[in-house]
Amino acid sequence: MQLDTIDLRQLRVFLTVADCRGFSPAQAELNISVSTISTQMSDLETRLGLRLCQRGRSGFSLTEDGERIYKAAQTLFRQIDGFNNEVYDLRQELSGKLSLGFADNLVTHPTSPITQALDKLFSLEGEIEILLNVLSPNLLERELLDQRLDIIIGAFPRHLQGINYQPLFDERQSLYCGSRHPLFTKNEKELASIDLKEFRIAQRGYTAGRPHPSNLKAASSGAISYHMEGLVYLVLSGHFLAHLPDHYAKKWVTSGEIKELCPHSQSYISTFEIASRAGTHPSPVQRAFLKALLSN
Amino acid sequence: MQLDTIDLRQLRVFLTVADCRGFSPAQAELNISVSTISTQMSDLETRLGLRLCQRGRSGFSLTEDGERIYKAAQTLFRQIDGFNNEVYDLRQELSGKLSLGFADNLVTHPTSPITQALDKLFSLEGEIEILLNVLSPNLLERELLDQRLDIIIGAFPRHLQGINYQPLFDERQSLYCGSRHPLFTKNEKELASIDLKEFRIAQRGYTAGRPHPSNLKAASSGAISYHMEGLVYLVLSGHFLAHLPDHYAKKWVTSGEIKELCPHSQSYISTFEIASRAGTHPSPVQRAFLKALLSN
DNA sequence: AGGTTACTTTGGGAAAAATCAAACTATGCA
DNA sequence: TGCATAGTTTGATTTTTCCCAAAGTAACCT
Repeated sequence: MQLDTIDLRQLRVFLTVADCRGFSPAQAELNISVSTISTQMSDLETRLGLRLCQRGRSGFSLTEDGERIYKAAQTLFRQIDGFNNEVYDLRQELSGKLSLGFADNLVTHPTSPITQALDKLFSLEGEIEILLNVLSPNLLERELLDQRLDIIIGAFPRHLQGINYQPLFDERQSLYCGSRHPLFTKNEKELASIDLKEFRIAQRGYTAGRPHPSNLKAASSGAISYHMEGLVYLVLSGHFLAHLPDHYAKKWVTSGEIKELCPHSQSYISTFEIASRAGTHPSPVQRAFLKALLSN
Repeated sequence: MQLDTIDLRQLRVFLTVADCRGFSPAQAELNISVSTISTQMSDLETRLGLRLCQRGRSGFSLTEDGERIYKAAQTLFRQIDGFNNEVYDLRQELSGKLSLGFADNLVTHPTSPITQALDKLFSLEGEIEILLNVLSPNLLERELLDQRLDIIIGAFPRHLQGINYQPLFDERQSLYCGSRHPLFTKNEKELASIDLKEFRIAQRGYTAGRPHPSNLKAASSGAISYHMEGLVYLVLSGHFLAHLPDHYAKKWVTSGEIKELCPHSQSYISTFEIASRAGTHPSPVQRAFLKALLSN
């Protein structure tokens, strides 16, 4: 039971099995017979001295240990990718893996340079493999620091140590109101004399502890959604107000289902930034993507 | 030339060869014939697409690429140790590697709990492998942050983000003067009327930019030594004053070669701390060592 | 020139590993 | 009870890896 000679192949088999949630489904993915998978798995389990998953006719599930090993193995492979990136760098080749993380609902942004940057990147010579994730801002930062992501794009009101931020583009967010809401029919004059704090506000879930960029602070407890889409449901219900990116809200505005409240006092601009780990040498692919993004 | 299937054994061969500075010397270390080493090395070089070292009758040296790969491979193996530590943790076994870093000249400290803590650690059940380094404080912190060390002990006047510090013990440092120095023969009263700033002070090299813990600030440019031992040379020369830990200076004081100046005004206490990375889960061995140290 | 050192190349053998088919087991479901 | 599903075990085969000895090469040394 020598752990120094980790068998990377067996770990990879395990990861695939865990992803496919079973031996039989993993068979196709791995291109090996189910008996081989079985042998490899039990061999790995013996080496590690841990049972990694529960399998059989009763269904497939990772054990608690399995979950931890799954994460640790993923980290390990990411670190191996890091080694390979170093090699590609020395070879002056534009190859390697790049893990990107974006805040959600950036695709609809009209002036976002992301699509063009990806286009530029793939037009370059080299074997580039992209892993794309869409996560909430605080998760983005955590995953970046944990080396699970290489480059992230989002709005990061609070800058963390160990991360380099560079402004990329702006997004206007405004306060929206659904057609069933009592304020929907009020005109601008009427609204000016109304205290918006009296109404329930729906907010993004990950803004915990941060002051809201607008000067609006809801008095009554509102609602929280971890996804932009959830906010829209809440606004459409007619019971909540919420800040939404203008480009994102546009389609419901056009259809008359929601409208913007107090454009002058309640709108704000949030700056989207591109961020990468400080301290570590970026791989050639990382450098190329950053360059493509910022040269617009 | 598939890089995804890194051959860890070949990387290990390379590391040993680099450490031994040659194929033939590595033969004994690796317990394989020189022909095997040669094959492995050229195979690795082909895979990586890089020449790693210059060898032959003309002597051995790593190429520039080789240096980089050497470092990257070391990092990779450290990360693999991290994976193994996770496994040991899950198995609830007290096994794994522990990289310690100490400030220099701690061995002579009379009340340092390090020796006992190591004793305790090795008295426990489990396969523990220790890597011990003695470095300057700022290097200690850097290596800790770079994951090359797990636990460090030293005096860290400036606390860095991302590191957890806990006080461990105190050390009294005083200003010392060599027997050839003009101040050596002065008594306490005479010294009280003398401005010490007029004399040249030798300082530790890594204190760059930090205010000296004593209130003494040398006017004339002094001398810098990166090692405690160097300070002693400078003091013994009779041209410099320097702060030294009392326990360290003791033997020269006893032999009459140096003496303490102004014990009341020029001494200060520096606190030695134990520090570990914040954020990451400590391995069982790390936890055991910390516990052994702090339970004294 | 000839010896020595330090590595490379070649060829081959032994051990380890990866793989599969087929038979087997265990469990849920009808 | 019996069928179907999901994985295990076994034994054999193929493939890969690992390694060495011996002969070869290249550079330095005297």
